Amino acid sequence: MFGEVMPQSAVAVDLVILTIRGDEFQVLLVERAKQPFLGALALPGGFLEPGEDLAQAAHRELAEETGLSADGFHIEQVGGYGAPERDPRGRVVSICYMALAPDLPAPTAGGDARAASWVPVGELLAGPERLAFDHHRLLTDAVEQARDKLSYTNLAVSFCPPRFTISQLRRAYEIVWDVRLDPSNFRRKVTGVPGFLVAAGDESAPTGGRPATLYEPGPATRLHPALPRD
Amino acid sequence: MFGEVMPQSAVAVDLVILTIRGDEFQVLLVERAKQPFLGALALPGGFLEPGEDLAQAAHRELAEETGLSADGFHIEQVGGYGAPERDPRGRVVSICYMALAPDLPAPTAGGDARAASWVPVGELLAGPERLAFDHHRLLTDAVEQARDKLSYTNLAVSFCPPRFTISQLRRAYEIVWDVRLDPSNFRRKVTGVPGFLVAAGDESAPTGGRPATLYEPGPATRLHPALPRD
DNA sequence: TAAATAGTGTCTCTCAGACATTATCTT
DNA sequence: AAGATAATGTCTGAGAGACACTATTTA
Repeated sequence: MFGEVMPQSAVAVDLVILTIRGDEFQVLLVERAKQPFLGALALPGGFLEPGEDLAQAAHRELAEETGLSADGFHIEQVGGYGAPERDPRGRVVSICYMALAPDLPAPTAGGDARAASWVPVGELLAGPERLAFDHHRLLTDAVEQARDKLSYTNLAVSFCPPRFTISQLRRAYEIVWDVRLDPSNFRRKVTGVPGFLVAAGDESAPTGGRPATLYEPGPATRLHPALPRD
Repeated sequence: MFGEVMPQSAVAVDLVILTIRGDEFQVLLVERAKQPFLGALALPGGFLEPGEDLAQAAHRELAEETGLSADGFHIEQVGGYGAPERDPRGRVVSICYMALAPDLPAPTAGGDARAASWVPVGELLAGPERLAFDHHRLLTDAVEQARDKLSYTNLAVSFCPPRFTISQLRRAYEIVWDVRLDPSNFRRKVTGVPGFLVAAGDESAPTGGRPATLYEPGPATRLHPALPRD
């Protein structure tokens, strides 16, 4: 292997940036400012730059597209996509990353894209495929990966502020999974796993009921046994 | 994004071909016939060819390296690897695939590699890193993905012949996970999930004890609830 | 016969679902 | 006070670990 010809391809990194805004599971999309798919919605992304690692490229794109520092975001790889005709202009292999963020300010329409906006994931997945390239597939895979990992990791805290109540955490599960969880059983579960949550000693701002204890993510990043998702 | 320059990289597909041979969990490695890393052990792999999908490339490489038709193998993607210095000759982004196979004949040393051989996974992961490039990391990730998915999918049947006994299936779990499983509880579990196993009506060849019922993989490909792996 | 492997049955503990009850805040 | 949200407690059923016991083959 290696040695003879090294066929060349363009390598891109595309981002599925997920958040919870106003009781909805949403993804950040851009409106394409160039052909092909001019004017269509697409995932933010761009080409890998020389000397840059894949994860570095994902962080750079995230910062460019959201106008925020990528610190504090959870970013992980979803996978590689390389169907020969996935980009009409030529061979482009994309590495898809997903990023999870707590509620963010409206995106700055910076970067190369004409506009950036939050779009409810439910609408995108239910209706016809509206995204450019094979981005509907990338979105589907990323969302499924996120939903899966909620059950056995502490990924849901990525949707919450640094200090949060158990209700806020439960709401993240309910919105991403689109289910209702029993508040009592949920509390028993997440407080019962050693090291999963650490009480921050303080109490939440008033919400019209009894104030809630604030928690921070603990050292345990795996939930074992997993939170059942039927 | 897109439009201006499209920076070019070489895209490779590397394969972690896993099997169970003689009560050991093993991986197929090749001895490199060229620089860099001449003579070192590496994962089989090669460059993506024009017009070829990533999964197609993985199947092609698998067939070339094992000398067998890739039909019947389970192949799935592990992920993309793109650290800028991972290949000393230049920018190479690799997509890693893993393939699971039942016991195979000794590999034909065909293809580009000097020699191909089965190596126990345990020795590789325990000792110092002996593989070329970042292939130790690829192997680690693939093995972890395989171990994880055994617990909640029917992936273990990929290590078994088309028709197999429950003991054979259990042995696959025990070897891949390096644990002992209670035969009685294991049987209860795998026969209790509807559609997971289908009795083939026949009985196994004599092994010095009571003959066992033969099973085939059923339509259910997920194991729910999962087989606990502590 | 003994040894080996296949398969069944049972007890117990953990944990999840359902849901009643108490606690502490705002209006 | 009433209403809202937080937190605790209790009952029950599913399922996993441990392990005793029966069944069917070969040597």
